[in-house]
Amino acid sequence: MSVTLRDVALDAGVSVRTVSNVVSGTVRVAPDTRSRVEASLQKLGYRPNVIARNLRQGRTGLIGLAFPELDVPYFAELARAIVRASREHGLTVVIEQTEGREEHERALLDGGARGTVFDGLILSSLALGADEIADLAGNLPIVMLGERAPHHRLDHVGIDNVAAARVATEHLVSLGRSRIAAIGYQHPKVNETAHLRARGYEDALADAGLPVDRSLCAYTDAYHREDGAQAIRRLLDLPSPPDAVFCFNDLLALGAMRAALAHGVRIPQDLAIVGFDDIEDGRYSTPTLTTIVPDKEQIALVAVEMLLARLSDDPSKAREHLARFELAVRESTVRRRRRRG
Amino acid sequence: MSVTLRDVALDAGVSVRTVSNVVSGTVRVAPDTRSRVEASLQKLGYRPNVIARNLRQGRTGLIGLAFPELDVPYFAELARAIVRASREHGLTVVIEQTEGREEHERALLDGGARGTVFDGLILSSLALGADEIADLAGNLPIVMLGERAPHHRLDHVGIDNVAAARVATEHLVSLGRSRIAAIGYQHPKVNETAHLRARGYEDALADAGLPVDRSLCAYTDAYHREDGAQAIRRLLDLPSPPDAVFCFNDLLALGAMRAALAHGVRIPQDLAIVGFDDIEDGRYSTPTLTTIVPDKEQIALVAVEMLLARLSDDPSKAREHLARFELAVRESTVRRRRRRG
DNA sequence: CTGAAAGCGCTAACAT
DNA sequence: ATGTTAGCGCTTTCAG
Repeated sequence: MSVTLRDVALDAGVSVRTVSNVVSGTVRVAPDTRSRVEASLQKLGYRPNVIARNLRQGRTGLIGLAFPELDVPYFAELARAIVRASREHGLTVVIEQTEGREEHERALLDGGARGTVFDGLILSSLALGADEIADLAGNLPIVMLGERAPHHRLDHVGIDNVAAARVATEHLVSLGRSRIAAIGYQHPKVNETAHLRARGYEDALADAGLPVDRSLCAYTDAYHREDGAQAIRRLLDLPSPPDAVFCFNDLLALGAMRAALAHGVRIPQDLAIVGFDDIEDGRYSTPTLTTIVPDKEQIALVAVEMLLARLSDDPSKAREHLARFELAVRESTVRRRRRRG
Repeated sequence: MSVTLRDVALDAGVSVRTVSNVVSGTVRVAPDTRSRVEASLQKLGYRPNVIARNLRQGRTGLIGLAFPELDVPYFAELARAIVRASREHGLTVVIEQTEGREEHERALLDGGARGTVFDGLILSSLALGADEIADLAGNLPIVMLGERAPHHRLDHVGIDNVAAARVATEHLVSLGRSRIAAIGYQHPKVNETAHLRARGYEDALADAGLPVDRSLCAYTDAYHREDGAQAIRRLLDLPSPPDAVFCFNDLLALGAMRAALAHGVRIPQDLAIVGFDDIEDGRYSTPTLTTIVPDKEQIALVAVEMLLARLSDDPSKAREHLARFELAVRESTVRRRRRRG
């Protein structure tokens, strides 16, 4: 079938050992032997059998990357950066989609009946709690992604959600808005992100001496455009509707913006909107979306490097990395002179 | 280290063969033996070593999925569907990102010095021509995705681009528009998609008795929002600007829409816009985007099934599948009463 | 510097 | 129905 080391060895008149040495390049080989072997390698078109190598070495050279949904722009953008960073480190990425379902996350971690194909996992979890994840993972190195509180047994990279949410809310306060709503509340057990961002929001209101009006805290089932659209409609139907809204991610914000505009609301005059994630759509929407910009490149890079460290038996205790973020002020909160773009 | 078949065999007092049979479930095993083995399996927490199994079987159980960019919404949405379809067929997906670079596509196909990890590949190619791909692939089963002319040596799934582009253009004609521009022209060697969609566009104009005005055919470097924005600015600066534009994908259209609105143009009154791909953003933009809707679920499903057929040594000659498409008419071409949405 | 050979964990042919 | 064992292709220990 395909060309093996043995075939090459026979052709070059050397042992398998020598061919292996030439291919791997780790051991010194006599120049003339080397060139002879290389000629045979070339002639026969040898390609290493990755599986055999892996079996011998006990590793697959693969890392898993698990997101709830690949077509959520924030995840897609992060996936892109992670795949690129992985390639630069010689790692290949197996992609997994949990659909936010506990059974799928569980199967990923414990390998299940089908076994585990990757050496380590970068996981953006929705359904499972940190303790459960740590238990299930066993020896499998894990880097948790995304927005959750630190955990003593799991590596984690994300940003400071409370601080970021506070910055977003303070921006709305600084514009003189006083009825500032929030969209994206969820039960804390279900979604830690929501909990942290809600805290930043409420803290900022408190600091500004504004009350936290529960009727302005909109719960949503999920974080898609449609959820944002539904939430804003409910808010706009209130006796005294909000004059600003902080959405816990950009998709919610874009959905809310669309629905508000369709409702005849002017943005930002009647309603200022801030999002979170800086997905590309928000830079091209009309109006463009003010949002929290996490440094995705940095998140990706650090996640891959953390995992790499674990893979080389780094015994250090769980590490936490908080990436940079900033607020990008755009047209959904501050009216601009008409410009090209 | 980890628990092997041998460990389980020892514990249960049977041979590895028997344990293997229990695990795989392909051979009949006496009920009491089975339960004894299962107890040991459970007790020791056996997990199959996927690599060893693969080595023995000569397959990895992995398929490759290669896109130029994962964060382009059309690719992200397709990736989601393909990953899901793959899981349903017991396949795991290795994701590759070519960045549209020839060297990366080439490395994917010939395995390069690092060998190939997957059994087959679903490839959305940008840089390489079909002949080259077929040559490089050798025995590696390939399913080509996307928008290119059929090829006698490669399986392919996509939609009829000429027909779809024609439908899009005819829609604009039917609205009484007469200066219909197109955005997304590229050199045919660089991008077959562009070529096919341009043909559909020009055919439709010809059928309607409209001239193909070369000044209305806008070339772009790529297919991102920014390219669409730049192109529409050039078109709007013409002595007699277009009253409609067909963009060769939705990102171009969304970029063009944004720039046109910023330019003070009313959509659809002054300028009607049609896109291509039906990405989610276009369903929530303001105005919402009229577009060609390819059946992505079907594309994903057929692609995976075609590959699966090849993997089981299906010797049939190259197959072509054209998935359904339809035109979704939205606000960027037809003004609607204000609605909740 | 290079050859011989063990063995990674599993499946499947062969034997009973 | 189950035990024994060769061998998938590679890396690496042990000799030389």
